[in-house]
Amino acid sequence: MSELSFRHRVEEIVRGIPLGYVMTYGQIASLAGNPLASRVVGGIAHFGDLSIPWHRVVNKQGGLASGYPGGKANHKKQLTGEGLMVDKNYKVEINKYIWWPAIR
DNA sequence: CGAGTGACCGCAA
DNA sequence: ATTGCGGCCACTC
Repeated sequence: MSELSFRHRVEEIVRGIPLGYVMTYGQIASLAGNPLASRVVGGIAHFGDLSIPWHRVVNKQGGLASGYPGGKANHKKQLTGEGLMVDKNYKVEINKYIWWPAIR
């Protein structure tokens, strides 16, 4: 069975997030096979390729990441540019914009 | 090559 | 409501 690296699976999942939606680190980690590796997802995001829409990845609270290039301000700008509403506290209505990919 | 760190999450007090 | 601690994997120095 060809099992790709955790990092590769995470990248594929993030690439699959449609425009205007967001996913949580824990959710991605869970789909990748390790519900406790939510931290790893953040690490991958930090050193991951910029061709991946990491800005659509937020924490469970819907809060934006602090290590995003340009800071939260830039991160917020990216999300608002896709039609999402970001609070002044740099939070999105996670329960409203959360995206759940097809399970099989 | 070894050790430390990290864009998190959940639980306990 | 806040604070503290453990746990996973990958990457950097």
